[in-house]
Amino acid sequence: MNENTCMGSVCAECSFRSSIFSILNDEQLDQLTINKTFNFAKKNEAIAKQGNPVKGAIFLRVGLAKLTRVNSVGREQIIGIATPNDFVGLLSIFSSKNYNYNIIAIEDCQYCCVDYTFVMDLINANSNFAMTLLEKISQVSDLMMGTRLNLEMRQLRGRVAFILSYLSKEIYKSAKFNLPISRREIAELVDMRVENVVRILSEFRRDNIIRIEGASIEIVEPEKLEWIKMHG
Amino acid sequence: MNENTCMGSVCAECSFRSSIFSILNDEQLDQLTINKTFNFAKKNEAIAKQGNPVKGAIFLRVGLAKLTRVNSVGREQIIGIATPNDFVGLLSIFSSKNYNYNIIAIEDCQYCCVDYTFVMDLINANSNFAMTLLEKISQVSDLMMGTRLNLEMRQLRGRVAFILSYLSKEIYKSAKFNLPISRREIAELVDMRVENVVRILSEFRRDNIIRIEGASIEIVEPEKLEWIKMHG
DNA sequence: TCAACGTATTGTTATTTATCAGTTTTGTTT
DNA sequence: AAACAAAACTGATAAATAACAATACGTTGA
Repeated sequence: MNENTCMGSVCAECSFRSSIFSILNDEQLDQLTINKTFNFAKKNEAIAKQGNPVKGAIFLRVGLAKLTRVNSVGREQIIGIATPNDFVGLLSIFSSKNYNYNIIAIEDCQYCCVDYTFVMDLINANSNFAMTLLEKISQVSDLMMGTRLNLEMRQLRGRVAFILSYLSKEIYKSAKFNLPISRREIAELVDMRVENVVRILSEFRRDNIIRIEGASIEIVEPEKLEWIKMHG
Repeated sequence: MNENTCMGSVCAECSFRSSIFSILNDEQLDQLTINKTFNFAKKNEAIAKQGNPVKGAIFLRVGLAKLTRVNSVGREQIIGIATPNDFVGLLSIFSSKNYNYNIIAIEDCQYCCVDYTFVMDLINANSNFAMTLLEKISQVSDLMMGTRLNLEMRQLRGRVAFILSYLSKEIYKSAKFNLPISRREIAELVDMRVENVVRILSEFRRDNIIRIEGASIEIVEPEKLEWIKMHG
C-alpha cells in the first residue's frame, strides 16, 4: 500500500505521525484517531486564514506550505515555509483564538487537523505531552526567530543566497531542485523587490554559482553561495 | 516598607510575582521561595550570556534589559527589550541547553532566577501551570515575531518612529521619557546605521514631531509619529 | 585641569535598492 | 493555434541608505 495514504485513518498506524505523539499510549492514540481530520489542499489553496478562529493543531504530512500575512501597507509578507512533518500554527493555538497568519499550500498538500479541545485534554492528562509541546514550540519559534534575524542583517545578495541555501539544504536536501515558489514569492519571503530577485539570480547564474533551467535550479558552487550568504 | 524590596524573599508575599505563578498553591509557592534566587544587575551588566548553560527561568522585576546576539558578521544585534514583569529567556529553557542570546541590563535591574529543575517539576505536578506556560510562551514569541516582521517592512524613518512610539507607549506609558539607550543601541535594535539614527532624530526634531533635551525625549506630535510609523 | 575616549553630530560621496517602463517568455484558456 | 495573462527579464533613473571624514560634546580618570 502507498505510503502517502492515511491508512484507514488510524493514527496508531500512521507513518507520518509527529514525534509529539510518540508519548501517547494506545488509548490516547485511538482518541487521536477520532479527534483528528485528514485533509487535502491543492496548490495555492488556503489551509488556514488570517483572522479565522483556530480549530485545532495543523500537522503537515505532505507538501510545502507558506505562512503569510498582510502587512500594514497591504503588502503580502511571507513569514516562513512549512515542510512535511511540521506542526504549523502551533503557536496560534495557545496565544490567540484566531490565526494571525495565513497558511497556504505552495504544493499539493496533505495535512491532519487535531481538534483544539482534544489537545487541551491531552495536556491536562499527560504532563509529558505538555513538556514535549513546550519543547517543540520553543524550538520552532527559536528557529523562526533566528531565521528572521539572520535575514535582517543581510543585503539583497545575501538574502537570495540564504534562501537558495535554505531550499537546498533544509527542504530538498539536494543541490538540484525545482524552485517551488515564484520570484515574487521569494521577494515576499525576504522582503525585497521582484526585479532585484531576478537580477541577482541572473547574476548568480552568470557567475556560474547556480544553473537555472526552467523551474529547476542547481547549486553548482555551494561554497561561493555560502560565502555570499555569510558576507552579504 | 518599600515596594522595591523582596520581602524576606518570600514569594507568596511578593508584589512582583508573575501571573504564571498565580496558579500555584501555598505549598508550591513555598517551594518557589526556596528554588529561586534574587539578584541585582548594574547597568550594562550581563544577566545571561549567549552560549552559557541555562540555569533557570529569569523573571525581571525592576529595570530594563536588552536581548542581544552577535550576528555572523560580528555585529551586535538587539533582538528586543525586556520590561519589568517579563520572563526573559523563557524560550531558551525549553529549546536549548544554552542561551542563544545575551540578556544585558540597560538600567539597574532586579531579577529572580527560578531553578530549571523546579520549573520542570511544576510542569509535571500541575497541568494548569504547563498550560499557562504554553500560553505565555506563545504570546511572547508571537509578539516578538510580530515586532520583527513589522520592522522588516519599514524604511528607516518608519523604524525610528516605531521604536520611539514603542518606548513611549509600551515602556514608559508617557509622551515624555528619558531615552534609556544610546543612538548606537537604537541602530542595533532596528538594524540601521548610527548616523542615520541621529539624522532622522534631528529631522523629527526639526519637524517639531519630537523635542530633545539631553537624554529626555518628548513626543510632541504623536499623530505625525504614528503616521510615519505606519507609512514609512 | 587636561588627556583620552566614546558618543553625538553634520556634510559629502559611494553604493545599494526601489521605481518605472518596456520586452520577452511561459502557461492557460478558448 | 490564437489570445490573453501572468511571470520573468532588462535597462535607465530616482531614492534611500551606507560609508567615509571631520568636528563637537561629554564623561572619566590620571
